[in-house]
Amino acid sequence: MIYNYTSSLGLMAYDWDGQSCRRLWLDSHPGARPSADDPVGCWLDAYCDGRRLALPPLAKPHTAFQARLRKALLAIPWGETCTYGELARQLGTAPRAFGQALGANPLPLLIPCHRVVAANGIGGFSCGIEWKKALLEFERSF
DNA sequence: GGCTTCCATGAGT
DNA sequence: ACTCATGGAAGCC
Repeated sequence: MIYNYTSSLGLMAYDWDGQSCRRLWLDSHPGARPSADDPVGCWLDAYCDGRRLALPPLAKPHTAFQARLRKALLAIPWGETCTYGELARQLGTAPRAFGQALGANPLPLLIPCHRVVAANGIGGFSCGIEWKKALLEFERSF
């Protein structure tokens, strides 16, 4: 089931099936129902408050690589950033492949793909570069 | 030094 | 087969 979530940071939507969060979008989802009192909504409440809360259950990654990718991203602390190259080396992969895998992340924000920047510059963001800038600035303000 | 190609590289589609 | 949310090196002012 897909829910819309309105936050101080902007409109979001997520797919919560009652067991785990399968996807999260950084924009509103047409026709979705308003956010319920589920673990994802609670986590988003906390995040927008600057509070770190344990993650809600997330859908399993499809591949082993995505599992390692997720683990590496979750290791980046609030407000900190890493570069594509650093993490790619850490996972034994190529920077470009790493970047593309990030773009395919179905759970932005929950899995903090916005904390990865290019060696020179900010890099890209599939949900819109404005989101990435806003999120980084938001996290740094705490 | 700063700017512009150029290409190795690997995961996803 | 082709597409990338890169990085680093090489060439040129």
